[in-house]
Amino acid sequence: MDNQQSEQLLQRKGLKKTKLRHALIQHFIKTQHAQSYADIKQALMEATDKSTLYRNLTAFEHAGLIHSINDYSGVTKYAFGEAPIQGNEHAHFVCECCETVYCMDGLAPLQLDIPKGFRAKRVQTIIRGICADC
Amino acid sequence: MDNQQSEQLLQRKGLKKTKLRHALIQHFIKTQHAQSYADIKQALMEATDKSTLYRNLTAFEHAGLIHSINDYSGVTKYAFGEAPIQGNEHAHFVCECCETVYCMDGLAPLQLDIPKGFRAKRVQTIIRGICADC
DNA sequence: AATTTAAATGCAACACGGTTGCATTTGTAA
DNA sequence: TTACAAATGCAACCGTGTTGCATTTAAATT
Ligand SMILES: [Mn+2]
Ligand SMILES: [Mn+2]
Ligand SMILES: [Zn+2]
Ligand SMILES: [Zn+2]
Repeated sequence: MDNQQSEQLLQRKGLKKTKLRHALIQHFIKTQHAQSYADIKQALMEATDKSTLYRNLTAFEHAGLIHSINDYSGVTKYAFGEAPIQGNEHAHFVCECCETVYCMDGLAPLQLDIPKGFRAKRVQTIIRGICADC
Repeated sequence: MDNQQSEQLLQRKGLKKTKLRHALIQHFIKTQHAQSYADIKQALMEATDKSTLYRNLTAFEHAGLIHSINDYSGVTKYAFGEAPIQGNEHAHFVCECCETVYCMDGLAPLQLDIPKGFRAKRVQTIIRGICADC
């Protein structure tokens, strides 16, 4: 009942099926929060070539299967689901205590009046604070 | 008339006066936009030891002389002025064309209702789009 | 089932941002 | 002038992310 889901997802996105990709999708499904390269590597002790993993992450992101998040720290994190653009906007909450990054769906996007000559395309909101677990 | 300013700033913040620090402040004053390590290094061809520069950047930030910004790219940028916290909030505009990062003062902070158990401390807004120069 | 082909992998090497330890130099205050 | 803490320079290191290239593998074609 687990392999079924990833099978379908990969098929629908026109991505070749490999062990790593199945494992990756399983991992994204089961973890609730955004995952860094280090997180994923640790979780998938097996089969983890750095470049392969990165290439798959970008492939997944390009296919709209995951989206990447840049919190204040220098590391990119990835979360399941499409990117927060055009109607799919959502903010990200970064816990200052446990460093966990949450996707916050259903937040009203702020309206801003930017200076003349500037054209805003998308707004990225990052909220820092203390999460419910801390 | 240029050295005067940096002299005062360093004194007020209780920071030792060095050539590099004067140059750094001059650079921050004259450039309008956020500066990455690479930007600064290129501008200050002279006297640029990597660790010294980084140590000064963090010292300046800690002293409230500059503030750091993390746009989508993995690189940290620094801009003159205090950090946008508690009443000093301001958003950052990242031009998708020229990569320039602008500090946008005077934007209304968005109000958000986050889930129960979460405590928001500060909100960081990054606007992507096309700047007035592009 | 055997063949073919494009895509995915593994590996090594690299670029770059950023940090740390330590010996030396320099600013500043006594 | 002396003395001490702070700043510098240097080298070595770590982690993220990328790239080129040879090899393997998934999946479509015969
Ligand atoms: Mn998200
Ligand atoms: Mn700013
Ligand atoms: Zn937490
Ligand atoms: Zn621009």
